[in-house]
Amino acid sequence: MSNLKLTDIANALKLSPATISKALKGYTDVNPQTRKKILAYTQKVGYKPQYKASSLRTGKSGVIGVILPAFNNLYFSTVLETLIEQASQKNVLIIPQNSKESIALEKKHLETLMHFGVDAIFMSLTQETAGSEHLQNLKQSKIPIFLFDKISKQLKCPMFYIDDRKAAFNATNHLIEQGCRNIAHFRVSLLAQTSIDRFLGYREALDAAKIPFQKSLVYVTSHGTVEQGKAFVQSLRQQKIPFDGIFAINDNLAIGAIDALKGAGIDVPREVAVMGFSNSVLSENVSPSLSSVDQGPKRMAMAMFEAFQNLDKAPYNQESFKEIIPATLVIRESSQRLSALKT
Amino acid sequence: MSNLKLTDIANALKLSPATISKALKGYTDVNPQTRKKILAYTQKVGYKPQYKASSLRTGKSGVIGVILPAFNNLYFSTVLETLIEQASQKNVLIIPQNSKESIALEKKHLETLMHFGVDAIFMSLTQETAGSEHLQNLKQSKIPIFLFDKISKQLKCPMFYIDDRKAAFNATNHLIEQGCRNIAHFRVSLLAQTSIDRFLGYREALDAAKIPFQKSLVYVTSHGTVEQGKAFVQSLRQQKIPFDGIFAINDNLAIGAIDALKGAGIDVPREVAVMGFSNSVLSENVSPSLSSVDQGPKRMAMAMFEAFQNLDKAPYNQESFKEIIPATLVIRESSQRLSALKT
DNA sequence: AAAGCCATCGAAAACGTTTTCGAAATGCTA
DNA sequence: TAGCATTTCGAAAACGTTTTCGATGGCTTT
Repeated sequence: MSNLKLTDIANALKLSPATISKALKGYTDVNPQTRKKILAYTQKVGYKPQYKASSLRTGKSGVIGVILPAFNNLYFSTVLETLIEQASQKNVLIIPQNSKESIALEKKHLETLMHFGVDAIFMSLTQETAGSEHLQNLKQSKIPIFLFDKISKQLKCPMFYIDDRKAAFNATNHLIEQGCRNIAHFRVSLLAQTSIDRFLGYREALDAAKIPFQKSLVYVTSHGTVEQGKAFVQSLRQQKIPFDGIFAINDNLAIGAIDALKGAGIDVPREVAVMGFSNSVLSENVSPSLSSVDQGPKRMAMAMFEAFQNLDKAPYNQESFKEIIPATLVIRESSQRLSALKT
Repeated sequence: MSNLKLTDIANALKLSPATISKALKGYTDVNPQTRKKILAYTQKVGYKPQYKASSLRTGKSGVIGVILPAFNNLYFSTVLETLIEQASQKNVLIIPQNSKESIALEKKHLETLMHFGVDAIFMSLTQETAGSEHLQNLKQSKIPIFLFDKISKQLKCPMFYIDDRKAAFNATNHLIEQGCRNIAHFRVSLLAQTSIDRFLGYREALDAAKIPFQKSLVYVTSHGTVEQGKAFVQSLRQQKIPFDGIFAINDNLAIGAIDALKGAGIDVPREVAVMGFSNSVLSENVSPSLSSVDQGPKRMAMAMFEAFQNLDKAPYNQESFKEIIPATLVIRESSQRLSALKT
């Protein structure tokens, strides 16, 4: 049912390969009668043009490459899953690659995908990439590259990202509304754009509430692990710095923090309210369940695929199209200080 | 740096495309001197043959298709991640598809991947597939298909799976060793091979310990969700059927069970010990942490890729090669009844 | 009836690579 | 020196499709 060639159908129907191909691709210069005959026959024997040959001729492969900095992460895996589903519905295939936060791997995957001849590359940068040189060459290539989530605003290509600053503002503001006044901030690499923006949102929320910014409440880490979340809480306590809220840049840091607080007999959220970021699987399963920020991975994937399909039309055909995907607060137990105080 | 063609290099070096290609592919009929020159030049300009063209000519695409019944599942996503990593190291690409437990989708993806011309398909069947007809046609196709995890023993193709029966035996036996005598079993579809095998392992362990099998302790569900895990516990309690252990076929059922037990004020593991299956992310984060069975997704992926690379050699070239991936118990809090009793 | 037009089809080139096969040149043997 | 083997290279076909362009025939128009 599979290895059929155009010439096989042509022979069987006493027609030329050219006519068969045209009938299948909707050309107008083929008699409706014969088209119907061709369609019927190809349906019956289950013929479909072979990707390899047609993509060589047309230059289009029907494949999108996706480069992610991590896979074991609900956000990215949901983006990927949604992308695969969306693409599959339009008979487009996805080739995922994992840069594992390594610039070298990112570069290698980029080259591999280009040589493969994908129709587009969707990619989220590594922490350190930022304005790295290997991305400068991208523009000369003809294949469109979409950046998402971990982006670099220095580049000129379509970008899709959440408004980290606003989301962080809302998250911090939620803690303030819950009565927190000494809100610690756990963040990562000073280079990563998301880290920067979330920090700025944190500061804006403090300013808006006229709460003075305290440098001693901000902790910077390299990787943002659960262990570091614990360590930061311990450090705060050792230094006897008072705090009644924590806004962490990711859920791991927040979960580590909760763990350390519980271990020290400090009640969450009554004594310290905690907000994470990313809304990972864990957040609803830890105890107390973790309030977090949902980054809308499905919407992200759908927005990108939509743009891919309409690359030639406005507004997507603009030099550097930008789309902001909304983020939403997911309030669970760890930040509900007011209702905890009432009970 | 990308759109270079063979003829471009040929012109630049005053050689023929044929010679360039042969130099790159290690043919012996090219002068060592000129080969060195060619290698140096192609290195410099970063030339690599274009997949589309070379795969059309050679018939090999350097791509493996992977069909999974689910993505939001640590086991499958770890298999996929490992597969992508392994393949990437050998410059092989992976195209994943999600059958979402639907036979129709499974069939569609199969056809798409075949028409694409992948070099192999790794697939894990849907619950209902079993001996479905669309798989019978697979053998006529020349492209190798590997079944893994959710397999069908009625088919003749390379298969990779864990010894579910033995793993279930060990899991049940662990509960017995912890002093359980009335062990409930929560399982899914009567068709799925894994569900059957795990049930058999459960029974064998009972037999080996001379514990009579009680039909009333076995619950069958369609999908194995957290909710159904809760419902089963409630049903057991309503019927006043005594039980001191639960062996669930997956972690969701087990987590639901724990939740219902906690809600009813029943201590886990002291009054009821619980074992799950799959070692999902949640298992170490629920409270009490869930004992489970690790199915070795990494080993699974590596075994399959290894087989793919050595398809022509023994033992992989045998009509129907089979490989059993070891599963290991991961003992956490939910089943540690003995130590819980001591304290 | 001649001229032009439209509808329908096929010949053939093209996409970029791989690989067979033969050609040319060189070295070797007798 | 003739004959033969070996080394090194290139011409050309092939993979299966798409698409341009021209050919054919029938039809309309004046």
